[in-house]
Amino acid sequence: MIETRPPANPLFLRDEELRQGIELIFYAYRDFTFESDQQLKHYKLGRAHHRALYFIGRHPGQTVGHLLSILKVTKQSISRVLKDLLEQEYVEQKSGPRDRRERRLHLTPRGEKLERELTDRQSQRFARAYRETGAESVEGFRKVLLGLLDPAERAEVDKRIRNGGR
Amino acid sequence: MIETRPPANPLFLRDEELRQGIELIFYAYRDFTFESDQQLKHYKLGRAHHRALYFIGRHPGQTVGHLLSILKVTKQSISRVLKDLLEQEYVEQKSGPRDRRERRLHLTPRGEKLERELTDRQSQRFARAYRETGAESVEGFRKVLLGLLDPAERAEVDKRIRNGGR
DNA sequence: TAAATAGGTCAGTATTACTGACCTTGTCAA
DNA sequence: TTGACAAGGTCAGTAATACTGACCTATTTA
Repeated sequence: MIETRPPANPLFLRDEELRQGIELIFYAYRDFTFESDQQLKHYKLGRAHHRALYFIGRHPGQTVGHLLSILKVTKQSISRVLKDLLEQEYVEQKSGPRDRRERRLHLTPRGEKLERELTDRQSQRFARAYRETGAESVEGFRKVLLGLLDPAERAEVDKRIRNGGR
Repeated sequence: MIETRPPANPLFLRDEELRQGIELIFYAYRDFTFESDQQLKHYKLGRAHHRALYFIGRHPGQTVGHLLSILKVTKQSISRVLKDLLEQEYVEQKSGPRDRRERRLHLTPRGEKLERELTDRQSQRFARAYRETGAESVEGFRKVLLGLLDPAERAEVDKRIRNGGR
């Protein structure tokens, strides 16, 4: 591979390159979350509510335990969020068909509507970025982000995002 | 070879693709922050302290206002963090050469050491991802993340990450 | 029947962040 | 030289997210 900028000091350049990645993901995540956070205020909900709505919509019928393994928070943390969403009828629970201890989570039509409204802003942001950069860049983006995951997570996440979780 | 899943509904596929992006950035950010968050506990500091240390190290001599514009938080939020870092002598202030109202921020040697320790885990994660995916993917990753920024931010961030802020 | 699992709950705490009001110090232009 | 404005700090109050640890019920399973 031919380098356009010959690395006079490879260690320095390498560190520089890695720091650019660190900063890019910080800046992108900062802007990525901003708009839907604003929107959430109208509903007196927070980012945690959006995350729960998103992943319940994405994986309908999943158990509370599965949601916890995605969000990587404690059940005490999710319980407040889930309580709000159940009370306001954005989400409903059905007991598991085989194991009745499970509470399988679903969005209500009302929850689907809110989820779409919140996620739309983020989708549009991605649509713009994808449009501006092209399919090849998108493929690189996907590969690098998968590479940033904990190795133990990678296969699972890859599968989860590819088939929409079903 | 016939497509196994012909795109009967292009809009659906598009939405699917965008949601994959949304999920990837969520999962990547989740894992990206996890290790240094753990490390921070040993010092009784939080993620906000790392962010401040990081960007002060990255842009030595920047003003408090500049740091605020990077982090996009209020000065009341940064003040607690900065107070901790000043008290524990990770950071020092010098008044601006021209405008003496400014407090220009610098890491102390102690602060540089801590910053490196915290950031190293994240750098290593990026190094692994870059190594596994190659230069082309990295370029795509960079382009897409820049594309995700607010348009008003893009030029500034691009410049900032390219020259290390100086 | 006993252990393990899914899930919920109570109590207490920490961190990050917000709004709004107000203050000091210093710059700069009329 | 005075007055507006800017950089930054601070006080008070509030909210959201998340944590640990302990304990509970219902249900499944060995």
